[in-house]
Amino acid sequence: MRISELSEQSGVSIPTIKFYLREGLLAPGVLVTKTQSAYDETHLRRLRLVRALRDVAGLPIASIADVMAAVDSEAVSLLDLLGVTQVAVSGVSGDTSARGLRLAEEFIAELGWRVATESPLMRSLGRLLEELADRGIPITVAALGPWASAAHSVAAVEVAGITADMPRDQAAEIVAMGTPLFGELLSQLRLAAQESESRRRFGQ
Amino acid sequence: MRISELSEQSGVSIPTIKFYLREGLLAPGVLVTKTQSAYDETHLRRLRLVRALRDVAGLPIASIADVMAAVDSEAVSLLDLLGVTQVAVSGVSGDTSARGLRLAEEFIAELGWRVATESPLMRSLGRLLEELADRGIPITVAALGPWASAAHSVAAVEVAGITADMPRDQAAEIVAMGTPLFGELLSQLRLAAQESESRRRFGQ
DNA sequence: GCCATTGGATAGTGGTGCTATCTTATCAGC
DNA sequence: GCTGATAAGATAGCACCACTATCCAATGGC
Repeated sequence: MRISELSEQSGVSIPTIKFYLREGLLAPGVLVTKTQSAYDETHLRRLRLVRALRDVAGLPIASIADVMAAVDSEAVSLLDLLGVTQVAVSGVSGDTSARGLRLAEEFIAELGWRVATESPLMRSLGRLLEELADRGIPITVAALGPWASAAHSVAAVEVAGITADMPRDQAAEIVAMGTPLFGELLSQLRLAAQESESRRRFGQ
Repeated sequence: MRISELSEQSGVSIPTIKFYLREGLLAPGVLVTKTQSAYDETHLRRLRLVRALRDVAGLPIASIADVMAAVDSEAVSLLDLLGVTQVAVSGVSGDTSARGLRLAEEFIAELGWRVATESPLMRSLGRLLEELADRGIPITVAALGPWASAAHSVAAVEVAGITADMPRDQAAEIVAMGTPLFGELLSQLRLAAQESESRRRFGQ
């Protein structure tokens, strides 16, 4: 299919597709002649994935590019892909204080979870815990028990959805798409439950 | 205290404080003379809240302004404040198709939750469910059981933290701060649990 | 033969979150 | 009282991001 058709099918304008090609979010089509490339279903799928990550999860283009590169590289294990995706989602940047990092470690240890100390996740979790502590919000494992077990049961379901015998590219796409999109879903459900509970308590 | 002191204590630069004053995120100090205003602890607290909402939750300035206006207005009930805050967090915009809205309604009804049909939340949930459906992800209440019950238990804990007998401004600040910040926390915990589970399954 | 379309390159745009500068007024120390 | 630092208030500018527009040479398809 030509670029105009790809644009129609995906609902993404031609200039935007060209932009995504430049940014490496989308692989170039097969150059048939000097002025025409052929695109296929994979391009269409990729384009839809990119739009979902942008519109729904709100990821910046650069982060999407990182994730897409990891999805496309056979050399990247699923575990590493998950790491790349998590960095994109949590938007970790800057540095975390030693105090925050220690807080995060204690936390994860007390929960009995296995997360690498050097994982970027520990840094963003540390930063968050510290910020909450600074704002005078009591953060203890005991208080967060419901959060933690909720997060864990959700994660277990998600991970169970990926089996070792499925093709890598399929599993990769599920990880890249599921991590941000299910994150949004969980967050939305929490807000809905919040409103429902509030209405039950304070509502008219 | 003078603006320079407020800047030092909060770690926010003077030009940025002036910018926040212009945007209505921060109430003006008491004008002592034509070229000097007095700021107090409430300004410092507010400034820290604004920074937390921006740096940790990533809310845009305009959304923070909406939430702050609701916090400051005695005429806004806690339930309405929660609504305003949820709109800010979920970043609802644009329109949801009738199909998405119907999906969301069926969902909430099947869960036995009480959420107003016209709530902006239903629109953003609808948009999300539709996007996931379009991407070929099977979304049924049965499949989302763990998500929903996790979200519900978390929300119940949160709502329980607000009692009707606490001063309104205190409760308001907890709602405005807790909704986005605990959202981040839950999302981080999910990622950590995800990594922990993956490591258990696929890890070395 | 002719004109819409394409790939490829470069430049411009609109929104957001600050940041810099300028003016006028006042304060604090000498 | 004089002087240099500081303040309020207003306006302009800047950096980044995600596109969007324009241009060009080279086809493609009637």
